[in-house]
Order: sequence, then C-alpha cells, then structure tokens
Amino acid sequence: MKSINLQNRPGTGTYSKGQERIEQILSSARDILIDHGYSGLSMRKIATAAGITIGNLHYYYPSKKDLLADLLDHVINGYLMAFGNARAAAGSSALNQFVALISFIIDDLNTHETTNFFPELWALSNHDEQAAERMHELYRKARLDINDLIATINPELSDQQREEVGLFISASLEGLTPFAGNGKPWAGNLENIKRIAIKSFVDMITGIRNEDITGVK
Amino acid sequence: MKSINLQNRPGTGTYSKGQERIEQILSSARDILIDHGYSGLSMRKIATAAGITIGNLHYYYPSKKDLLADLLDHVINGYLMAFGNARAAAGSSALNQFVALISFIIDDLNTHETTNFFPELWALSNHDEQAAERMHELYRKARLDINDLIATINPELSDQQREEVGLFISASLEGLTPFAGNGKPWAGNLENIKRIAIKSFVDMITGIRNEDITGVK
DNA sequence: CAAAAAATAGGACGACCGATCTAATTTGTA
DNA sequence: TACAAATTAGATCGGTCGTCCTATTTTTTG
Repeated sequence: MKSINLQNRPGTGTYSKGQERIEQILSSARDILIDHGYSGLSMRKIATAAGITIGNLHYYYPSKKDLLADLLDHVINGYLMAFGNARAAAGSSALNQFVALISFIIDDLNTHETTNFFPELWALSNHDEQAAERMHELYRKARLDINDLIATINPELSDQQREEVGLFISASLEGLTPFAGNGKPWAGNLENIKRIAIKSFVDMITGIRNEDITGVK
Repeated sequence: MKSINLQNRPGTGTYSKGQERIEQILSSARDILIDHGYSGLSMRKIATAAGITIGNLHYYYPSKKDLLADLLDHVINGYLMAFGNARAAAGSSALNQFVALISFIIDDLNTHETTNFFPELWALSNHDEQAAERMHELYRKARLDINDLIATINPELSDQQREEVGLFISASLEGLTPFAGNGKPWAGNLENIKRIAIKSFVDMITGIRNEDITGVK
C-alpha cells in the first residue's frame, strides 16, 4: 500500500528498512485500534506489536498525534481505493453500478475491521479535530460516487436534493454498522436488509418530487 | 431521575447525602464521557468534577467497571423515558405517532449529548461486553415502539419483515449522528433530511411486498 | 444523647503513559 | 572500503492511572 505520507523529519523512512518499519507500525496500530479501541492504543503497545522499542517508534513518529494522523490516512485510503474498485468492476448502467456499490458497502460490514474501525473513527471525530477533518474528507469523497450515480439515475434532482439524498443513503448504510456488522445481533439478516435498503434507496431516488423536500406544494 | 441501581456493598447510598453524591458522580461522569470520550474518562477526573476525592468515589464505586455500568444505565434509561414520552404525546393515528417518533429522534440529534454519547457507546460495545449488552437492550426496547407502529400501519408484514424494516429504520436514523448531529457538517440540513427520511420510511412500510425481501417471485 | 452506620479525606502502591536523550549499530553510497 | 545518514536499543523523566487502606467526620436512628 502506497498510502503513507509522513510529515516527519526529513530523512526518516528513506531506507527500505524504514519503509518496512512504517508499514509494520501502522499495521500494528490499526490492529490494536480495532481490537482494543483508542483507549487501549498506546505507543508502547504499538511498539511491542511491531517488534521494535519505544525509542525507535518515537524516531518515526515523534508524537502520538503524528502517528494517529498517519494511521487514519492509512486506513481511510484503503477504503477509498476499495470503493473505487467496487464501482469500476460493476457493469455499465448507472443503476447496476449503484446497486453494486451499495452491495459492496453492506457486504463490507461483515468484516471485523470495518465493524470496529468506523465507530472508533466517529467517536474520535467528536474530540479530535484532525480525526474529524479526515473522517469528513473520507465520506465526502465516498459520496462523490454515490451522488454521481444518483444524478444519472434521476437527472431532475437539484444539486441540493441530490446531495441530501446521497447523504441520507450514506448515513443509513453507516448506521447499520453497530447492529448488523460483524458479530452483531443482526449480522445474519444482512442479505434481507440489503434488499430492503436497495429497494428503499432506488424508490427514493426515482420517486422523489420537489414537494417532498421543500414542503411546499 | 430514579434510574440508579447500584450493585454495590449493602448500605452505600442509603442516606440522602449518598443519593445526592451518586447523582453528582453519574452526572459528572456523563459530562466527561461526552466531552472527552472514554479515553479521557478517569476516576480522578470524575471525582474532581463531582467535587469529591478519589477515596470517596471508590467508596461508591469500588471499580471503574462498576461505575461505567451504572453510568450507561443512567444515560440509557433517560433516553428510553424520553422515547416513551415522545410517542405518548403524539396524537391518535399510528401514522401520526410514527411521524412524531421519527421527528423526535431526528430533532434529538441536535443535542450535543446525543451526538457525542452514542458514538462512544457504539465504540465501547465493540470492546466491552457489558456495554454491548446494555446498548442492544436499549435499541431492542426502542424498536418495540417502532415495530408496533409499523405493524399497525401495515398489518400484512410478517414478523421477520416487520423486525427487519424496524431495524433498518432505526439504524438509518442512528447513522445520521456523525454527519448531521450537533455541530456536524449537515446539521443545517436536518429539516430537509427529516422529510426525506419520513417519506422513505413510510413508503417502505406501506409499499413493501413479500418478493422485495425474499427475492422470490 | 449515645451508638451504629454511612460518608469522607488523604496518602500510598505498583503499573503504565507519552516523551526525551544518548550511545551504539546498521544501511546506503561515493 | 570509508563516510555519512538512517536506524535502533535502552534508560530515564515527570505524570496519570486504577486500586487499596486507614483514620476521621458526618449522618441517622434507637
């Protein structure tokens, strides 16, 4: 994965060993964040999991804040690439691409990483400005695809209507995470929920009229 | 609020001063959890915010785990009571009650407490079994009202259909929290989003047919 | 009012935290 | 092969953490 962008001292990470170390560090940090939450994420645990010492970890990331920034970018960029691939691999028509994209997002809820990472990100964003900026940038980019497909399916929607519908669809999908994500009580109903979601979203996009949003007849 | 149920040593909290202390403790702990997240929630900070010493705090809550259990019950019971009131105060017809309930939940997103508490609860539930149990109990109870109204609006739905639709509606609303909650980028669009949500949910409940869920024609 | 129970303050413990510094080793290159 | 840069290990610092213990004060009740 090429998504590493250090803002550290010049020089660090230029040798191949340094690049490998950074990947090990971010991978270990991600595992700890997912398995134990941010409250369980410490520099010492990251160093131990990556097989290095605390001194060495602070050589790559002078502060925990620096590490967290890179960690969030690392994980988020992975999801953005996956989203792009999911749409690109899905047939020709906008409707097919839309259904494929929604299906991919819902199927992805089945993974332990997704189910655990995003709630941590949402909680972090309420108390950490840099986390909030990265989170909203992720979803803004993710909605670009959704909104583009909505515009093709129903070109009559205004910019605001399309963006609000896109946000509602995206938020609805994210909201499934704590209830139908991996290991959650409704994980076994995910296929039925997927059908409900797709039908609801398509009806919403195709059946919306101006009065539904403005409230003016 | 009468939602306090200590499982502590017998005797603690029997004097009126003890009851007041417990309320102060839980209120202070809630504020810290909401403002600084679980990673910023420590026994010392709670004691300081409540105006007592650490020793005294441990007299009421022998362990942080005990305090967290009571804290979650305290906040969750407050929401359950609010939900009950919202439905009870809403007219006669099932459709009106449904719209009122959805409106209340969406309006509640405007509060700082709701926007910050629930992502913490979702994240906690991934790493803390007692938090997970309390969270799922909360939503199970909240869905009882939703499912009951769905059943009245469309009696033809099977038990499974109704429960899956109710879950999807509930999850959709929760998913708005990180995006349209208090202080979030889409907070200003909440009224439009509310119209989209209500129309979508009502169409979903009234327009669903068996083939939409089973996939069999 | 006196005795019992509850509440409170404060110190102490070992553990872990993020961060800093220094010295030694490894790596890449001229 | 030297030399410089990058990498690494390890000790150390002040601080905070959850928990435990003891002595004292306050509150309630017989």
